Amino acid sequence: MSQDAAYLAQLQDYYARHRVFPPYSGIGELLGLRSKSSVAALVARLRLEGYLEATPDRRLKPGPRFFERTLAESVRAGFPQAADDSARESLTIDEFLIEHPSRTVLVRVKGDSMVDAGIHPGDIAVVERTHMARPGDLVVAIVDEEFTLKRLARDREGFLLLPANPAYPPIRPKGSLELFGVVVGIIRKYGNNGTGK
Amino acid sequence: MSQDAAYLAQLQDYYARHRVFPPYSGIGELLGLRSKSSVAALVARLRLEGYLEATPDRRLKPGPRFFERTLAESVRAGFPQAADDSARESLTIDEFLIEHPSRTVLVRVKGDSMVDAGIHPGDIAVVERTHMARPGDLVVAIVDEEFTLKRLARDREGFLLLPANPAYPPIRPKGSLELFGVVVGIIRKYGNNGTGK
DNA sequence: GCGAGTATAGAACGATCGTTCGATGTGTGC
DNA sequence: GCACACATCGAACGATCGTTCTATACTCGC
Repeated sequence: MSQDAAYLAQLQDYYARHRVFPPYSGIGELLGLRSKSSVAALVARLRLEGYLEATPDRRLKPGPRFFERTLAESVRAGFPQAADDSARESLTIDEFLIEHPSRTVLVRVKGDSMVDAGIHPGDIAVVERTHMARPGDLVVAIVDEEFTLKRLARDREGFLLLPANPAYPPIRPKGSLELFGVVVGIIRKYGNNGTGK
Repeated sequence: MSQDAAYLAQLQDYYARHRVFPPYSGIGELLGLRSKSSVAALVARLRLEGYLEATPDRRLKPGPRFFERTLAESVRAGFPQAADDSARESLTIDEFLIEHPSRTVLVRVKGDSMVDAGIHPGDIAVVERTHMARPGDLVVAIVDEEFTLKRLARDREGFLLLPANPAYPPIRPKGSLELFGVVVGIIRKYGNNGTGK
């Protein structure tokens, strides 16, 4: 039933708030279902679609699709996500940003040396560890035992690191350039309550 | 006991894997405690320290400190997450950015009117639908049947929308301002293979 | 070596879990 | 209007939950 979508949304909200699922009876209360068997039927449906899973202890856990979001292009009129089922352009932000989880690290950005590239202090860089990068890539390098996020460039003298802020000079590594990884994404969270920026 | 730290780590790993807690008996198995009362004692200790909490149904849920991130700060030497076991990435990016899943929409940013705020075309805005916003917030408003991302401001004449790019003029809504939501986060993906930018 | 304090084991308890069944209600198509 | 499908209800079931209690091992300081 299409009602299921609304039920799922409530479950997702509950999970976002508590990071845990309520028991069937609790789900019933939450959703306005007075019988646990109704909940069981709902759960079975959501399970088939991959939103929920069960632990060996018969408890509920989020399924692969539980965290999916639909990406809305800025449409002309009407609201985003208008097409409920047409374009299934939905996936998890993690899946979207992180291709190789085991090699990926999150690093908080310090300093404003990359503001012109749209990277502000406090942002979180999604860094994939590697020793290969091409000129033009945003990289995290190790300079003077410090991590630094810069754009990799190359001239006739060799590699160098370019800030994206005229107030900072380019860095030309003495000796070899020690690369930590390449930046594959950026995350920024705006504090609703004055947390972040 | 100092053993607790190791127990907590195992619990965090389990939670990261399943996004849910096992029952007491399962915790016992996981940790090598043969008695549920041992688990109960451990849980009580971890609860006092704020790592765990209990739902009204007497189930476990993560406490405020459970997700304390060792989000690799730019350290002096060595690598981030150097300590193999100290680095727990137990919170997903989705959970980090999205507080109210049912009210949250992803919208791709078009145009460069917000570049000075570090928001580039192609970035994805995490938008929480609401009709309330405060001056200073980044908002998605509906102007001329188009979505537009601007900073909300207010002067003696009323609300207006400020771009973050000198090439664009401020927008003063005729009549009332139609708000779609507030921007709670930004995601950017750098295409390794020429996907994005 | 011995007592104090703590961590664990083990068993018993009522409460609550998720499952299952048949009955009731609601909607759609013929 | 009637039959069919489906969602929900309400009650019963055994299984498992978390709590609690007492008894046993361990670790110190002296």
